Amino acid sequence: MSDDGDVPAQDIAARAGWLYYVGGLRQDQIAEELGISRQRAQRMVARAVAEGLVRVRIDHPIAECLELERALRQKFGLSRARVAPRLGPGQEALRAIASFAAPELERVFRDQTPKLIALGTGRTLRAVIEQMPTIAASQHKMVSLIGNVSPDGSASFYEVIMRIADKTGAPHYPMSVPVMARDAEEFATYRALPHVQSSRALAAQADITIVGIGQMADDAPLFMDGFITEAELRAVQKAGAAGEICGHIFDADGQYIDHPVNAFMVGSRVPVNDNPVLCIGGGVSKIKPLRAALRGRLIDGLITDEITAAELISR
Amino acid sequence: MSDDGDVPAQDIAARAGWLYYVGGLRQDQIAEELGISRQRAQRMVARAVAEGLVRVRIDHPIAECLELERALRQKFGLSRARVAPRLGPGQEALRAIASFAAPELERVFRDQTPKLIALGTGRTLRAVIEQMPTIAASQHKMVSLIGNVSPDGSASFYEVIMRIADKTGAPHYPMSVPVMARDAEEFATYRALPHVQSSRALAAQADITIVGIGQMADDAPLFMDGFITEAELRAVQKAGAAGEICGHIFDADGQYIDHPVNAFMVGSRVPVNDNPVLCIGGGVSKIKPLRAALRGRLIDGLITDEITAAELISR
DNA sequence: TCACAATATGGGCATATGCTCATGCTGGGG
DNA sequence: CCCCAGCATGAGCATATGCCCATATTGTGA
Repeated sequence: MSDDGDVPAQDIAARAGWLYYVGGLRQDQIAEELGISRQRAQRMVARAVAEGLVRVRIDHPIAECLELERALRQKFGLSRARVAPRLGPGQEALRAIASFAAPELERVFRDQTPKLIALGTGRTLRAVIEQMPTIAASQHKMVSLIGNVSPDGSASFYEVIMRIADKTGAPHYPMSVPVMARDAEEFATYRALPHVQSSRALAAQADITIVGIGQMADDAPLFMDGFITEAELRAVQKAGAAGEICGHIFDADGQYIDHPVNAFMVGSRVPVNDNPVLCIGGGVSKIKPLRAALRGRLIDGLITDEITAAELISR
Repeated sequence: MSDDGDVPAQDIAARAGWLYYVGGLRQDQIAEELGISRQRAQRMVARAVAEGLVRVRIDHPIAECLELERALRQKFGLSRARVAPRLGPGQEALRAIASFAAPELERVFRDQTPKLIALGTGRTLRAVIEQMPTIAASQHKMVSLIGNVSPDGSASFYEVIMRIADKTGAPHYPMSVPVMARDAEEFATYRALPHVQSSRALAAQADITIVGIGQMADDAPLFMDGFITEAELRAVQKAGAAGEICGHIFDADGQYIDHPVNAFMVGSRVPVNDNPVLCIGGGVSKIKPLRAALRGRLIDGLITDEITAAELISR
């Protein structure tokens, strides 16, 4: 996915990016240096950016964001809060969060002392992983909190643990089983599977748990991705669904709702054993679920964006 | 030094840099977003770069550099070698090395397990530190290998340990004594000082030792900075001086030369107790000293640039 | 309070950059 | 062996960027 393409060309791209961003050369200088046309130099620089070879980080604590972090910690009793500066009105919050959270996650993996890291799934986590560089971190172990098979039998597209394993080389324990069972019997079967039991047991000992969060409006990812039917969605909405973490649906108070669809998720509910849970997510659609999760103390760490943070604080 | 200036303006600069490099907005969009003129937006972006708020890293192992690293390790029995891509003919090797070495050094400090880090001094190390972000790393301790007082009594300008302490908050033990004594008596006095003894004892236990390297041509830094006289320089040159590490001068075989100026350096000689020594340096002037240090196995790790590496390999 | 110095600001322009398009090249299938 | 598809290349152009300069603003000392 990220390692396809022409390797020597990528080499040139990396070099062009280095010369442009680190060296501060102009594109015609790069062209001369690398013995290519000015045109190609520009394409190579663009490619380096597009392929994520160029990693930009802003090394300055912007006052407003710091203040929001402090306020989040205080208001919701979080042990950890990070706030990404906003990227302008037209921009997805996801972009800001991904670029911002990646170095945070990187820090976790850079730690030399072996850690057991439990992971959720979803678009947000995927986007964050995408922004992470390749780092050797085989001292850590990773376990998935949630199954990796879609209702249609295909591999869940927003699987995270395999991707991060590609980047870190850490031993990993995906939960190779459907995300949810269709009935009580299937549920019992899945839960009884040895590798499911061991995954869940492992997750219960995690040093850190990292999850995304989903909304439960009419375009809830749980519904859009086919995990629950429209009827089920309506039903849980009626039951007060405000959001979900790892597919487990909770109400506005952060209490997991008592409903069949919520009973058949094979994966674990956070927090597991009071292990610290770090949630990554932001954007208008996630405000409601976040507020609920925070109220119910489902999470004790949050990485979000400035606008979402301000919203969470204000009301 | 790096934390002076108008703070709210720096805030805007950081935000502008974020929007420009991470958000990919154009300067007029940034201007609108931040409610400033297009002009000011451009100045703020430039400032963010100038003040080092924007940190760019190229996340791709360029094949030639990897190959040079492998070759260096093999040819000189190094345990660690990193090669920075060249920045074009007109550019200082220092720029390339500093940008490249900073993340490497950052890794050392990110490590959670407490380490004792022994540090040399010099322009190169200073430049590397300058490129490092601020990171809390109070778990580590740092000790200086070399005195911090110039012959004229002023603080040595290329002191490193204080700078890095500013960035990491790590407890540090500078060697508060002149770099070198003028005679045997002074030397004995300095060496006998309790804090010098304890610094040297600490350095002897370092988990990692990080040093620069100096050349001994007519513009040797040891001479330019007034540590040795022109007559002394001539003398050691005649005695075969090929380079110096922490002021200790060695010949082309990496053997410390037997000469009075070399006897009065208060600091330690590497390697101390066979502790691993990482040397950072490159550029044409450093090829001779590096070749000597490598031949004498004074160092067992090297961070340099592509051109220097190629030169070291070729002959 | 005024005058002056230092710095910040925006207009205007030279140019570096990015994009589009027409053309060339390479590689696979008929 | 030829033809076509797909991608890479360089020319040309629209524009985003960076820089210089004249003016405004802020801060400072008499």
